[in-house]
Amino acid sequence: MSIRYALLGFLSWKPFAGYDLKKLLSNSLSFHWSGNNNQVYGTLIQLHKDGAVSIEVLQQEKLPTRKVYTITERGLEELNAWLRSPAELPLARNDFATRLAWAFSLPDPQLLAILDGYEASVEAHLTLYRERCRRGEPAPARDLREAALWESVQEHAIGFYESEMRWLRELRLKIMRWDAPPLSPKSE
Amino acid sequence: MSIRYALLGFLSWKPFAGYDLKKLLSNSLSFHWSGNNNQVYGTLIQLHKDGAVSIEVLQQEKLPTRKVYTITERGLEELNAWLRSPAELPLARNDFATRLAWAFSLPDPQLLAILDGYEASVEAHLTLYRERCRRGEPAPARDLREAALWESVQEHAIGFYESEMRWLRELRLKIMRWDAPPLSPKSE
DNA sequence: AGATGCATGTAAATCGTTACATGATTCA
DNA sequence: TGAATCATGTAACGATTTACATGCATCT
Repeated sequence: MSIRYALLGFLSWKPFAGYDLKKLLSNSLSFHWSGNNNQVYGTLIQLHKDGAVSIEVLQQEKLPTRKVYTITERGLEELNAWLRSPAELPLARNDFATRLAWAFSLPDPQLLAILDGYEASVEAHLTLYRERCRRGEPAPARDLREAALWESVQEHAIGFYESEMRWLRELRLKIMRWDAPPLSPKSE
Repeated sequence: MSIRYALLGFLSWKPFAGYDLKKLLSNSLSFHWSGNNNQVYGTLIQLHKDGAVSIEVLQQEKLPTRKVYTITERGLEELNAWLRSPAELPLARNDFATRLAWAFSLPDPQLLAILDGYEASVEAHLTLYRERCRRGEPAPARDLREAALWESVQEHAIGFYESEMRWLRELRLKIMRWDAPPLSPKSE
């Protein structure tokens, strides 16, 4: 998809500086891009070269200069063209699932241990995001429809991690089911 | 995660040629990597340089030469070290959801149209994969446990796309709910 | 004194995809 | 004859991440 459209999207909401956009992207679950400067600043320069955004330089006292980017007609057209083009299928590729596939030689206790670790990190992530949703993330709500669309986008991200958690819980039960039986005779 | 471990994984099952691995990766939902030669062949060369695999060249009559790769002790150790390292969190980033977030200026009929297109492609993908599961994909089953683990991996991929479908259906209802009311008084 | 935030950028590396290139065989 | 399968590889590009670099202000 490329970060280009995520940036154009935010700029179609209102003007931002690169620094703002970087934070928006690295704090968002739904549009998460690593807190990298390279891509954000680089793509903004590219967008400007393509006439999709205009730049306004703001001198600030006691703070560094800000370059505020505003989307142009060309930029809006590009965003719109992208919206109407067919969406890419997401990939189910998943690091943990891949590990699981090759866990043949990993004894159950170790398998459960890495499951614990992974489950905890997904759970933490989910909690953090739910908290952030509750407090209200910076999100456009120019009308009720847009607010509803954003709500759906948030639900998508939450649903994604919830689905991961459900699968992990089933997996744990499965492993414990084949682990438990031999232990029942013991008492002490 | 990199394709390196996916390749090491398959080779820990049994020896394969690059061509086989390429097909396995491009046909798999769970480990899907695009049918690209560059990465597979390149990574195999890398693995060989690192002593993680050994090569056996098979001359065939009437068919091109095959280079069959076998995993070494070093390779098995590397795979095992990776298995015990913490798993990466998957990203919820989703092309369609990103489009939705910026669909402010897209009228509902067009929004429903792109939803249709996307839903159809997810559905098609899911059907195709279910079919492939039913027929039985090439998968290791050295014991019952490994077969069960692979089943879970398959369920993960299917669950991923099913979760996407559920979300899309809810989204459609949501859009139709705010679309429908104004139409009720009309009667031709 | 040292960490964190504001604000910009660059360098280097890795990861991934599409497309190109070759050449024999087999199937329609 | 033309397409598909087998089998290897390379070139070029694009996407993404990590880390480096600067400099002032504020908070602990």
